[in-house]
Amino acid sequence: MLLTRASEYALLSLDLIIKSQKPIGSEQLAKELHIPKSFLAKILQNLAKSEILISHRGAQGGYALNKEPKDISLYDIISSVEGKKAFVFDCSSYASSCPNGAIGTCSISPFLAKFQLKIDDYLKNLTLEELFYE
Amino acid sequence: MLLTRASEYALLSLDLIIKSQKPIGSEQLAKELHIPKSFLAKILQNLAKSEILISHRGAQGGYALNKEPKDISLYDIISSVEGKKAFVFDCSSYASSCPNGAIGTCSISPFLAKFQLKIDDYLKNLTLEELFYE
DNA sequence: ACGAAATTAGAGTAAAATAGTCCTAATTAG
DNA sequence: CTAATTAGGACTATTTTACTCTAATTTCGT
Repeated sequence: MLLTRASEYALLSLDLIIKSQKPIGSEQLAKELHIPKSFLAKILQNLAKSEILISHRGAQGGYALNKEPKDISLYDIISSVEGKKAFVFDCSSYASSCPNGAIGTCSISPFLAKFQLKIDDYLKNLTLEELFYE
Repeated sequence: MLLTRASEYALLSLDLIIKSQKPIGSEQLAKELHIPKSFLAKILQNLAKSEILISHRGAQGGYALNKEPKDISLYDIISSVEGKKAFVFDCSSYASSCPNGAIGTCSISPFLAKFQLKIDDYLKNLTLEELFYE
């Protein structure tokens, strides 16, 4: 699978955050979405670190959007919560056992690169605005 | 990651099989490609079951293509060796813990479906011929 | 200033998927 | 017959995913 539950939970949360006027806390989001709250908290932290969300600590705190939906791409969200971009196949993570010895030089490298580019393009050009208002 | 090593190994093997005139055994393929032979054997078995390869048992046996490269899509190969198609996000595998209760009905379902379709189309329209002779 | 409500940070754990191994049986060319 | 080769199934190790828990820090409201 290209995406994990972190991306699923992130997108579901962003949908609610967009529609809310004031910041929403991780606990409330977890409750409304039926998502484990400790896990969701981690995900929201990452989105805040990536400046997709802005966090407000303390009483009446919570998370709100830090940019307009049209300025947040799916690529940014996924990269943020997955900790890396969504790879078709991450040769570099197998560098030590690459059958070909050197990554990026085998017979399937061109295919992988083209395919990856297609996916990156798609995700970079798809914004939160289009996702939920279309 | 969308693909696993099974797909990597399958494609690397198919490249060699295409270029060979006679059947090649799993052991020879494993040796030439520097791939674990027991694991590769399993992968080739799947490709044979899917009628992408044809297997010849016994001495001088091995695997050969069962169709022309232009009639074998990447979609078929990947589905065969991964045991299922390459999913963006497989909601059905999380059916019991879908936050929304019913799969395919949440706010991100349309996105997932569109994205999946894009990937399926790409892989269905890409053949082995294009992969290695272009 | 205090206390409750929140996020932040980091370590730790459980379950699942991936990436293999190994052994035995069945088949077939020579 | 026999050596070479695929087929099948059970098994194991490693890695990734999907979480949890605890403690620290910040900040609103009174």
